[in-house]
Amino acid sequence: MPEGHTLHALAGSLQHAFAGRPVAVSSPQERFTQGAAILDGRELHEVTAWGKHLFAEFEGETWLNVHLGISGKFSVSRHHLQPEPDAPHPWPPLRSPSVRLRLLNSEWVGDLVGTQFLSVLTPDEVVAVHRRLGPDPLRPDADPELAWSKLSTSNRSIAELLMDQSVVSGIGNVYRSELLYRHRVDPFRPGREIRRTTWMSIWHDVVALMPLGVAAGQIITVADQVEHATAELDATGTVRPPRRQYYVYKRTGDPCLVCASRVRTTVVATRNLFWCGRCQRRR
DNA sequence: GCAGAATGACAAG
DNA sequence: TTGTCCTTCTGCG
Repeated sequence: MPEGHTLHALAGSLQHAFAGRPVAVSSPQERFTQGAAILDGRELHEVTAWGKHLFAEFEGETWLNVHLGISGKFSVSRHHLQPEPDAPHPWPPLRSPSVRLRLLNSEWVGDLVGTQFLSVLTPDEVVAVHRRLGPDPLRPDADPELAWSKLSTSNRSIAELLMDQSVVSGIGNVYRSELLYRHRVDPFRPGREIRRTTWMSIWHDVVALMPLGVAAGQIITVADQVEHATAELDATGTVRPPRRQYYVYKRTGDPCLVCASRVRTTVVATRNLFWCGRCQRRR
């Protein structure tokens, strides 16, 4: 269920399981066997995420680029099979018949299921994908000014702009609604009418929120859960996922947690937007 | 801009 | 069985 936090968590587990060693890469599906063959047996150097894209750098300046789409999953788990004497790697059974790509070493297996966005790239092509993406709040080098320069000159609504991956990357439908609520911003306000201080506080907020999502494997936006998870992350480096709770996301018709007026919904940028008409009234 | 497709988990009926 | 979806690309008017 992929917004940016999912991809960064995944990059971390792939890095942990596979980096620094050669990886057996294979695909049972004909349309991906060629790409898999290119990567097969190379050492994996580093796995990173940018927004909702995953990049795995293999030796020989060859990159795997994955986008999970709406329903993709990349499961990483330990296996306990011993290598056959005449084969370099064991072959744990496929859990799903629709595995697109499998990464394997002597300890770990990673199965990618359910996405059509899967490609092997050259360094130049990787740069080209990066250039299409706006700053990612989870990357230390991210520059909110790049987003501001697009946002502050646009007539499109802030709700639409937050979902545009070339403006900011990594924010999806849940973070969009929840961020706008947290900052009491009218979702239909055009980008050019958003105050700079408002944008900067949204940015700093999402920079603080998304690491909680990475650590918990779940989007956390409600104040007391945020407070608790932040303390837990600081103290232990991990976050146990709390009960799923949102301010407005998927709460159509339910009372706003602050003012009790009913949460509303409508489609913006092809996705359901949720907001409180009273708390997020234009000021 | 808008529908449709790709694609799989899960909930609702 | 059908509908929904934490996504994005293509193709049409």
